[in-house]
Amino acid sequence: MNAKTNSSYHHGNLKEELISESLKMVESGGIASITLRELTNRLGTSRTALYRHFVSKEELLQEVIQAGFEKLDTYVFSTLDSDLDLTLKLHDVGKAYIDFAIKNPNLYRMIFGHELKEQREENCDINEREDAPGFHKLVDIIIDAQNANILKKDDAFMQATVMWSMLHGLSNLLIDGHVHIVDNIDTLFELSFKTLISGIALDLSE
Amino acid sequence: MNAKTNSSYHHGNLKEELISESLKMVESGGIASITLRELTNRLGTSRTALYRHFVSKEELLQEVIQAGFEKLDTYVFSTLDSDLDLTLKLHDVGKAYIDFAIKNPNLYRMIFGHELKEQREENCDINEREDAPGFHKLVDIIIDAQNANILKKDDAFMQATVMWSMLHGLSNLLIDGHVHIVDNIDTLFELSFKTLISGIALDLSE
DNA sequence: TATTTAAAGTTGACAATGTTAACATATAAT
DNA sequence: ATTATATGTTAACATTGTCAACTTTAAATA
Repeated sequence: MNAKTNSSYHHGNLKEELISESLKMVESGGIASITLRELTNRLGTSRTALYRHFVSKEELLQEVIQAGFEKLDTYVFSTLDSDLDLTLKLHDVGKAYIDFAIKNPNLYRMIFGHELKEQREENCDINEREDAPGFHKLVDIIIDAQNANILKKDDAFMQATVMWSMLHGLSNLLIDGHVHIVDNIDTLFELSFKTLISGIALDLSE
Repeated sequence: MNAKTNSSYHHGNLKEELISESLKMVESGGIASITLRELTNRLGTSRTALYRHFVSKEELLQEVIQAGFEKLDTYVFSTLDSDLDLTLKLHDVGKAYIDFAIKNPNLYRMIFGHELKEQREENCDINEREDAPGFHKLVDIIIDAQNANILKKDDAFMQATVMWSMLHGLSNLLIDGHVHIVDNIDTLFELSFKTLISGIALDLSE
């Protein structure tokens, strides 16, 4: 606010405000609601002001997506109780992940969306989420659980991917309305997690 | 072809050709590549000809999505060997599902996409995929497996949803490039399926 | 069969969107 | 103090989906 009133021409920190305002717009109206006119109107600049900070709308959205991933990672891991049993840790990570998706469906859809195909072709390395800090935290928990003889000593990387698949799939099905057990989301998650840990097969102590 | 050459003005079966041509366009270039100009150019009509068959582009895409779902269901279940062991049946269903997503990433993204928000608000019943025939076939296999003492006698509907979550999540992660174990897709699926069936926990015969 | 009616297709225009080029202004550097 | 650079503005453009008015063919009715 002060930056705006001080100098009416130069905005001050337009780049960051473009990102944060875009974040607000996605969360409330979805990615399609981010139009350059509306976005710059909200910040009191002209429609093309953002081209001094981003090469295109695409690049802006890219940074919004990165900010969104950071919000997800923070939400999932920052509130994690470090004294917990390792199985409970995995449980709470999963629960927080689903919670985030349900609370921020539009943002979740955007960060995992595919509208960034072109840029993905170029920066082919940076886009694999496996390199994300959040994913590695999950892998670490799984390794700990393996060492504590809680989980099978398989490839921890793959086990983490399996868990992530489950969380990602459940999140998408829920926020896109393909599953209408809305009042039973908790039950559905608990069964999913239980399945992840112990499977759905009869326990024949093989 | 004959319909076109016979009467140059009236197209004949424009509606169905619009849908099938749109299907081709999604598969090759993604949903964003379906532009009314390009679509109608391919069929040799004017840009607005489709408004005699669909109320909007949105409605056309809706029907394309429905056709896409039918393709998915057919692919997953039509080649299923009915003599198979029930666990193998589940395995093959899952494998076919992933295969379809990998072979038709753009189509898969479209049918599970969210660009149909407005219409979904109205036809709130029809859009839950749980009502789809494919999902019910999966539930039936699971019920059979329960009766054969292969699976735990939990809620079959939920078990099917858990399996679907895993498949959907894995499909999305793979086709969106979040997992770069491209040469190990089979291994990843096998571990996922094994996890679904027997979990990742140590077998302590609890 | 002749005439009317409805269905299907076309044309031209419109508003909204992202983008660019040319210009304007403020800040930083010399 | 002057120059150079960063930042912001304005006007225009092509592309998109959509609509209104018109044309042409097929169907219905007399």
